[in-house]
Amino acid sequence: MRPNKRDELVSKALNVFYRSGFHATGMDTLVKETGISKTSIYKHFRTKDDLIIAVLRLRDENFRSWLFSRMAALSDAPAGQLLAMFTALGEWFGKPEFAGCMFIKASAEFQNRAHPVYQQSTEHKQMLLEHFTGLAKAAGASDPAGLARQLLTLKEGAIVLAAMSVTPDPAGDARYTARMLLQPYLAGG
Amino acid sequence: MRPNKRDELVSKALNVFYRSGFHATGMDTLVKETGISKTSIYKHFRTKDDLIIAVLRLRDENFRSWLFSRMAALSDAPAGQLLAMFTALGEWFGKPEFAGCMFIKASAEFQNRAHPVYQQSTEHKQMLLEHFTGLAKAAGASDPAGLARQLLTLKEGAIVLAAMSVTPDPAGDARYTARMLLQPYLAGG
DNA sequence: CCTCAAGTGTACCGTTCGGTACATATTGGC
DNA sequence: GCCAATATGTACCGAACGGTACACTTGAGG
Repeated sequence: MRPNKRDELVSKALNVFYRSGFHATGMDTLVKETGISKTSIYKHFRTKDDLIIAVLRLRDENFRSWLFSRMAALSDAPAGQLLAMFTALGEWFGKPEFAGCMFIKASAEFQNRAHPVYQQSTEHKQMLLEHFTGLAKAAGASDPAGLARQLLTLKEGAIVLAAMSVTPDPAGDARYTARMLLQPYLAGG
Repeated sequence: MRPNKRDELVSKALNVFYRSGFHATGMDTLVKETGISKTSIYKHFRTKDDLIIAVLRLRDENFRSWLFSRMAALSDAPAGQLLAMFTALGEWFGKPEFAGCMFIKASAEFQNRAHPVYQQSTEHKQMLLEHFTGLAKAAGASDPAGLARQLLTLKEGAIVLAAMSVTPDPAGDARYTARMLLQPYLAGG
């Protein structure tokens, strides 16, 4: 059995970074929290930044596949899926491990636009946008790209308010607005 | 003349933290960028965190007064002011020094809910929410608090997308959605 | 059984971290 | 002109930073 120490490291590092932040988490902390020796870490990744990039790549895969499959599970129709996104978000916000969007936080800590961490963060949002645009097109929206951008805006806003504990039900509020946008395309409102 | 070194420090430190982040900015960097000696800094603030808190307090005052006065300048009617917020945001996004919302970034770096930086960040959003609620009430909205929450969601989402360079005109997109929400309360569309 | 890749623990590197000590300017009010 | 208050530069503290060196252990495959 080769449990692939590298994947184990990335997956465990993800949790630590997600909970404690990137700059605030030192390599020694990472060693202690993951139980993997520093020697091994640096055998797999040249620098801390490289590890962070691998972490974000994993997060991107995990989050997108979770969100999209959850949306698909909640509705068959494209417009219904878009609305269901906010139901899925509400489920996420309710989980005890919820701590905001990892990519918003990553881009907040690495603001330099030339930095790969920043770039990967915006690419993640870009990919969400494309998926939403596809669904909006399938739903017969008159301006699919525009509708997708508006829904993405609602999603990001809801995540921020949830992470900052500003309002009690950010997903519900966003869903309410989303319903207004989607009403023309929802079958049997 | 007593130019109040403390205020000068806080105002200059604000710019450095805003551009480079909190954890990523060391005290030595702060000394170099502000031109104020470390001895003086620690005569005014016991710890780095205390300085950050003062910075956020200043930012809160500056941003709120800027946004509210800009909204008021753009429209007399309450509903018009709420819509004008997104015009004001667009102006902000266009400024070269724009680098996202300082409070979103602060709460991303200080995730511990007991930490004063986190608390102050949510309080800032809370105060925005109250202002919006007041305007929504004045506009005659049927659910002022709900409308305020939805508009705040749009605002935060737009800021995130602007800071991450995901879409070309986040303020315009958010404004479009906001108009739908506000339409019943806007005089003469 | 031996090999060899992969992982470990520990000690260490130079640098930077947040923060302090202290002796020296600078400066407005009396 | 003198006194405080407030600034400064510099040297320093112990701890933590990202990263490396090296000798050692583990374990599956030929």
